[in-house]
Amino acid sequence: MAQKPTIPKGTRDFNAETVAKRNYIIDTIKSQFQLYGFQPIETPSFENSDTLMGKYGDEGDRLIFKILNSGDYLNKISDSEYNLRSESILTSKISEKALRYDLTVPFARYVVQHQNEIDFPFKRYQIQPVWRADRPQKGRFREFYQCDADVVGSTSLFQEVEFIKLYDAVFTALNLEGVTIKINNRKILSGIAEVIGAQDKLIDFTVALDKLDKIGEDKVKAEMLAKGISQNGIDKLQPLFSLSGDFRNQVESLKTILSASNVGLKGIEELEFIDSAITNLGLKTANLQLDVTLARGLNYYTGAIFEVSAPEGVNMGSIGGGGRYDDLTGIFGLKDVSGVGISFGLDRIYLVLEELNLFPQSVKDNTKVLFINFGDKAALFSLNAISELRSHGINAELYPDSAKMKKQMNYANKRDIPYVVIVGEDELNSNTYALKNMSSGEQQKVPLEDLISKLK
RNA sequence: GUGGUUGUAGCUCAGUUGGUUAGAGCGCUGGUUUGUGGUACCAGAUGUCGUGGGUUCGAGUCCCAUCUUCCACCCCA
Repeated sequence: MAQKPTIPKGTRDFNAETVAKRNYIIDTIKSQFQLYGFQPIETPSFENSDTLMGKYGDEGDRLIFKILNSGDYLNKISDSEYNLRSESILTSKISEKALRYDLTVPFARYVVQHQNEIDFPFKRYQIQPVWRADRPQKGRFREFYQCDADVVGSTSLFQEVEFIKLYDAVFTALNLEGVTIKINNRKILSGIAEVIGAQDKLIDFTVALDKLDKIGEDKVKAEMLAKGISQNGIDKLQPLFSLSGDFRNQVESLKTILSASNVGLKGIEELEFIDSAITNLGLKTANLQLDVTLARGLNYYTGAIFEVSAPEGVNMGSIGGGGRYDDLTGIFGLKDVSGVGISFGLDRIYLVLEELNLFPQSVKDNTKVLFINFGDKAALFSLNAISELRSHGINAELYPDSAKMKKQMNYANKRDIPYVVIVGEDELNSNTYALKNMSSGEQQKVPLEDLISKLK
């Protein structure tokens, strides 16, 4: 056969139904973003490599899609450089642009670049695709959408509170009840690292701790030991592994563990503030849960960190995450602009809603009425009526060919079009329309006004 | 990046120790029905067996490579 075309690994085509469902999620998120006062911006699909490189750690750099320079990109390479066969040197020479890896770093670049036009605190949202050169898996793609909302230019903890409310509002609007919003604070993690004498191994420490619910206490300890954290330090962690009770109880235990760390105590203070505000305001359907093991890989977070997991029983990684970053724009030369933001993983939310069958019937509504085609004269008559219906906001269309009735009916059936209008000799003469309800099979001849009112 | 897994009709899949012309169900097209769909009955079409190489008299089946799928790591939405 002629070689069938394919799409690249980790990418997807979306059919009409999928797009409708995705739009439903996007529209829901968007309207909540706007209710909370966020304004939309968009940034380019690709950025200069040096804007992105080094912002996500070594692992992140590896996963950034690099764009080959145009033209004779080998021209500038000297023989000696070429013969070094060094990936990093060569890459920087032949690739100066890269596809965006997330929306946060481009946003930071945007803020710095447009700082004089922006009114702070700046609340923006952004819904665009991002790309990662990752190996695909369940819920992991190489092209996927992120829906981000961030505020920069305010250190108020009420922003964190607002974001938790926003998560709750979005998932409630999507009828996805019972999601868990896990919260932690980077300062607490720093404090713990300090207490066990592993400040310099903060990243290794948090990455290992993050795996607790997945690989268990013993393996976490083993990994920490392997990363060079002392046995003595690990022993001090013991109370951490046996944290229990509600938010308040856990916080009290943490206070004991962190009594010697100022940073740690500051983190606890922040958590308490957020928790008491949320307790006061209440959440509709989500649960807020303190999770000391929550780490999140991105190293720019400095305060609160969030992660949202799907309701129990759904096997899916996190469907959203975010946190406070005190110095994100610092890397682009703008100091002292604190930001906090959250992200929704559209593609994963889609999979969860699909699994739980939570898409409303209405997202599938397409054409409301199909006019059967019985030749040019009737078709023209029908098109007049169709124009009229459309002006009343009714989705209507004419079957384009004067094909066999059965074929036309079948078409309406396949596309789940709920009504069919038949216009033939009789109807033309009496200036009426035979309106047929496809699910009940009922049919009646009505004038145009009735057609409009019945289909509305 | 590491380890495993998958690919046969539009879809879901069967295909024996290598052996003639590669099958099923669903779907599709047409008909039973010249203005009535979803059910029923009848008839029909569709494949370089993911791609490239190799072994063999002979490969869907064995070997190698490559792409793809899914999964576990790493990391992450």
